[in-house]
Amino acid sequence: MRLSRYFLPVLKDSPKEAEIVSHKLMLRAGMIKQQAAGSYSWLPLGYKVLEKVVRIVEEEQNRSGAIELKMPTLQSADLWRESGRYDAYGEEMLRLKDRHKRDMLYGPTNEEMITDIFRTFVHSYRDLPLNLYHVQWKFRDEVRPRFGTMRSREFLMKDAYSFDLDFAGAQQAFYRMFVAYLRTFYRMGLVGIPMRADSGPIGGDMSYEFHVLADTGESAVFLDADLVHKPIPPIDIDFRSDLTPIFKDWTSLYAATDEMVDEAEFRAKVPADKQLSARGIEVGHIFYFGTKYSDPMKATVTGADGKEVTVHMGSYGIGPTRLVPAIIEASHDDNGIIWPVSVAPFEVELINLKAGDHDTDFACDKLYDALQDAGLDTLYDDRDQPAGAKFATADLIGIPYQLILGPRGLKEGNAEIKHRKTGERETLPVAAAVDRLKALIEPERRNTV
RNA sequence: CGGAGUAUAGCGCAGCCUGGUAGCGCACCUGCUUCGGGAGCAGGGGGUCGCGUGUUCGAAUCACGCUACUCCGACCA
Repeated sequence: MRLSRYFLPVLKDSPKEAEIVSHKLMLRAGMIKQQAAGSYSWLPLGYKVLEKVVRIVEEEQNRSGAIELKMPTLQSADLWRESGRYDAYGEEMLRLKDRHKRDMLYGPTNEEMITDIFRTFVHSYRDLPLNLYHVQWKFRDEVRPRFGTMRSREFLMKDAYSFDLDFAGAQQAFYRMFVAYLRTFYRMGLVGIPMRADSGPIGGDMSYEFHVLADTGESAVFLDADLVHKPIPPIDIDFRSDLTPIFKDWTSLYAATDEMVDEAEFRAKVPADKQLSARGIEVGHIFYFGTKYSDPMKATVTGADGKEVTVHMGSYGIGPTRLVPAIIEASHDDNGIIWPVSVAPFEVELINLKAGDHDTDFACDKLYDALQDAGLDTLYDDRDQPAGAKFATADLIGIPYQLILGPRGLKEGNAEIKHRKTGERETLPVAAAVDRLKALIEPERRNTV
């Protein structure tokens, strides 16, 4: 993409409504525009990141055996009356009426609808286990939306729903999502740490929140520091095998949010030099809720013995529109965002230091073609701007690698690569630049780990 | 929903106290000169001062009402 032809409205000053760093940087980098309280447009650069985040989520869901579909945003109130939640949900649910004065609502979640789909089509234990998910816009009329897209009223959520014959099956479904989530966050360059969460009236230990560590996190978290560097399950993990050992391995180390923490237990169970008190952003939540919806909505299958069985369900959420700011909170510096390659809007920013100079333009154009041919997602800053302005923009929008080309280096036949994360610079022959970037970038895509 | 604030050009702000019809920086347009860390000079365009009512000869400025947005708290992917 040529920057001169792109839509990238960067700002020098951050709008005063933004308080936290990710919100400021998303506004300054031209990623989002606020439309109302808790309501944002995703501009091209931001949307590109959001899409990459969603793709990773989908890949890992699919890998774990979940199946994608798409449900509507507007739902009929009838389903919610069946489950009893229409009255229970409260002001957070946006209620509306259609032209026939029928009660509708903008979906804050989809347990009822997915259960309705399930009961319509699935009637035999042979069709289980089943996990259906979608990535869809949700609306929750929060009392106080804040922090940009971190807590917005309209937000994107991946919500998966598992159906099993019994508790043991549901447990394995839960573990599959547990593993998929570990991998999902890792692939985005994050450490997503599972923490025991309140499972409400259901009880049991089948509710985990995944938190990303960041200074600006909304909850205080207490964990064993070994969790931060714990190796994640590899790409070839067999999701049809018993995943209990992985779950037990991860959950044997202490990790809890301020709501669940028992500080005495924390100090007793975790060695002093491993006790980590930090702040976390909740980016995912997995939850087993048994027959809470299948029972009132009569989602049953016929078992092997010919008897009717009410299915056990779980739901599993990830918020991509929250993940984007969470990644920024976890990875930025004074100059701007530092994207991990796997979610970066572009992998390389080619900087032409003297646009308009014949030789430099010629060399850059050639490089730009070569970068694209090599499969590298490239933003080409071909604008007629001073070098400083280009560097500042590149740092702000956080492209992982800058390929810098100017008349000075070109005289020697050299280009320069700047690593956004470390600030490291390397000078190399122009002809070697593309191969070098490929070698740097491909492993960091984390699509084969 | 309780508490605290803000609203003047796309963004950041001044002007308001002490009413006289709006200004600065960045951004934008034109020209020239520049060009390795947010360039310089010259010229130019853009605002019913959030909305309404009132006071006044006259309101961005004073009074009252409303709305929107932000922050802190209780709640949530």
